[in-house]
Amino acid sequence: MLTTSRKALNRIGKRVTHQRALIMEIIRQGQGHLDADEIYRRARGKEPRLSLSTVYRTLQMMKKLNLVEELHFDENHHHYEVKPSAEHHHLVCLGCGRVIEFSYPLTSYLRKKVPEAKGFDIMETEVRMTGYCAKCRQSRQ
Amino acid sequence: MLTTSRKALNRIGKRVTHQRALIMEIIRQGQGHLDADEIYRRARGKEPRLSLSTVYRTLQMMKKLNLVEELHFDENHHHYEVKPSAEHHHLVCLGCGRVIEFSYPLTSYLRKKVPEAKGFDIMETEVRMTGYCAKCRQSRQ
DNA sequence: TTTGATGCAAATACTTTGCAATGGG
DNA sequence: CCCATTGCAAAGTATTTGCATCAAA
Repeated sequence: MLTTSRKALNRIGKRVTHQRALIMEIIRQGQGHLDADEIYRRARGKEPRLSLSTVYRTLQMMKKLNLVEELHFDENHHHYEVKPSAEHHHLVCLGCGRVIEFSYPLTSYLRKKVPEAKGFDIMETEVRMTGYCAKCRQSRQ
Repeated sequence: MLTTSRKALNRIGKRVTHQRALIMEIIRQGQGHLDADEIYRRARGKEPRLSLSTVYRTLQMMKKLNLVEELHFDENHHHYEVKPSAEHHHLVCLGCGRVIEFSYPLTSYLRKKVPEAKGFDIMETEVRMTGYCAKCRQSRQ
């Protein structure tokens, strides 16, 4: 399953290092929703000498290559997931922090409907809906 | 125009201080897209002794009161805008960083269409489309 | 007068960078 | 072999917190 990313790296003349392969694999297994520090902690399980800078550098590179998506929840750090094939988005509960994923195709729809987007070459559409889930709705102040 | 926020503060027993009024007014005038530091810099023009902590504390409070919205562009800090009455979203150019605002009502639409959102009490829907604008598309490597 | 809010300084969290050493192609 | 990539340490940003003082109600 590393093939995709390995190919992507080769294609643009980037080296396939142990560290990169490991980090990519962890992000993939993480099913999205891992932050840089969590990726780092998991990676060190396998490769104890790996540094946090390498995680950040790899993440940046993968963003540029469009291999991972950077997600913005209600926190001051980011989460990462491998670029999903089917378009999907996130529903965040402000009470318990739970993140629910849902698929919904919006890009092509919005591209047609939003005049401002006409000239654009859209790479990504991220929808983040926030609110309170059924459980947290009850226990609100 | 300060009335709205003043009322909101009174309603929950928060004090209406000089600093809070000033910060809120600046965010409002900023038409969205100001980050904490920019708000701080502008506020100090009027109130030189104001501290950055107060800006952050006020921002947090306003978020909780749902008076401002925190926006997540492709940077590692946040931007703020007063809660807009008409639902609108953002189109970000990855080339020049330009942010284009567009209105489009999606919340009620998605609430109906997305089964996962059914139990939720949705407070906010943020759509962020990223890509390359016409100008930047040409000058890409 | 009472307590919540502020300023300041210091702490913490997150991310980036410089540089010598390493290892992939 | 060469140069992209790494680890490490240090710097750079962004944000939060503790505490004595201040001011809104």
